[in-house]
Amino acid sequence: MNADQSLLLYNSLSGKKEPFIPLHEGRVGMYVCGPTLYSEPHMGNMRTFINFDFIYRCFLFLGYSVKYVRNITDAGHITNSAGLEVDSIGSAARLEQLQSLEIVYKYNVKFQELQRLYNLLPPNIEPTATGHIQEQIEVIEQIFTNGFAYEANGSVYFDVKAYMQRFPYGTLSGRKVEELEHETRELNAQDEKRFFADFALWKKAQPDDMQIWRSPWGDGNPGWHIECTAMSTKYLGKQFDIHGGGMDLKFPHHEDEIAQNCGSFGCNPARYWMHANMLNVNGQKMSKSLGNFFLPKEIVEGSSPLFSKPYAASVVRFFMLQAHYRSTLDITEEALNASEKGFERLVEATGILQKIIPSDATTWDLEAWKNAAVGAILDDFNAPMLIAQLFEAVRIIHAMNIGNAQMTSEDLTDFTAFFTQLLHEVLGIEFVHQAGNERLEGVMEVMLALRQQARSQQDWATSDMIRDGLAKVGIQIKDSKEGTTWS
RNA sequence: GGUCUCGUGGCCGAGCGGCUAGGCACCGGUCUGCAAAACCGUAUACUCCGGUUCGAAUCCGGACGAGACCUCCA
Repeated sequence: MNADQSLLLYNSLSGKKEPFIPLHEGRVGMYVCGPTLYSEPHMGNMRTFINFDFIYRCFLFLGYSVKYVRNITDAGHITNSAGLEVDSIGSAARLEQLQSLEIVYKYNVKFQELQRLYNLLPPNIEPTATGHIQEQIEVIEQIFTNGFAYEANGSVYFDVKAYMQRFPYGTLSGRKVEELEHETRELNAQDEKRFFADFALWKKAQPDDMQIWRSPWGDGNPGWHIECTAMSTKYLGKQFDIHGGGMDLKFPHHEDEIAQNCGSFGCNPARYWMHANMLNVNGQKMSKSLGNFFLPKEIVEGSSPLFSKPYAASVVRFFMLQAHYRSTLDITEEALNASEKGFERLVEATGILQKIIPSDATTWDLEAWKNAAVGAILDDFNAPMLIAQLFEAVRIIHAMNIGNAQMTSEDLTDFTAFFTQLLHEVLGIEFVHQAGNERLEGVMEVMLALRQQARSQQDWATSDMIRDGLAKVGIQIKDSKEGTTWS
């Protein structure tokens, strides 16, 4: 890798690509907002996790020692559309007739399955909100001590007005409090907040809450944003390198996290904030409330009404990485099919690569290609550009295969290792080999033998009947010089 | 309504001052009994109108269109 190439990443705080300078040389501390376990994550959620998984893999590839923390929200005080605090996990539990612990456990298991399905590397730590109630209480106490919180009727709120005397509020999302006030609905009469922009740090227990914890302010639940502050501090420190999450968390979640961190420890928790863009369906953000979502499992099983057939998880992952993490991505069957075809070419080329015979000279600029690939990674984790380089490699593999290009044994080994590393380790693309069905294999062997016999006798009627008949049930015959295969 | 982002060829999607992104589809070729598959190759583009510049998809201004956030959301 070139020493003069440095990693650039887009920092949401500045709105610019900046050189990445870690707090501690060679190390990266990264915190990413994970799932809320009140339902199964949908494909849009998965896109964000896939993108940050790719970023994590890039850091590892570049030789950084990474501490990757992704939280699991299993305690649920968030605000619903009516502006009232609602225990969303409790609501889901009632809906499914399960206790909250059961529901959290159930979706946690599902989420772990999805991680394996989509080949997400496990983070170093996956802390849960319920496992860190004490830490959250301690952060709230610190905010209290610093004068940025107040208690009202058993709940605790962050005092944005007091905070704004010492720190700017709204720097990440570019919002001005005066403007926000204009746009926000009136404080309603029962509201305990002193100021519209104040947000809950601790919420007094409601009669129907299923999860309740003790605190100095009475029984209740932690506020939505406080778990990230408490857990990121515990595992990465008061300030660390990167904080990531979906674009839609920018405001208010991440903005309030910054306020909490400044309010308790006097600094922004992260030096670089990274936001992954949304997955769109028909040009619109995939979301629960719009109902235009499907589950990561449905697309693999082919049970989503949006698609006429199943797609392998590795194909879906590949499709997602063909778009940059900061762009919205529209998922359609046509686009997915295009990716699937390209994916198959990549798989084929990998197979051919194993059979290439080295020459005594190399007719290709291997170093330039490697630099271009690394350059794509260094330029704000540009996965689509990296994939384009992979296809450039595919072109060379075929050229070598038909004798139009050569590589020495040494270069071929180097090339193969690098190509494989980019594909499997960096992009995280695995080729799933369909579990063979022995009986079908046997039948196909007979069919192909029959067809071959007919062909050798120039009995085209019979050979075409076999070929076309199989095509009707979705089996494609592929003739080549090496013989006939099917899929 | 406010803030912000974006409009690239048939589709998806990079690039973001001069150099073919890439994938899929299309078309031509090689191969084939004919096909398919595979491989090789050609073509097609930057929403519109102004401006800056020797030069703009790329910078600036405006129009139109789309989306996100402002309320739970990855």
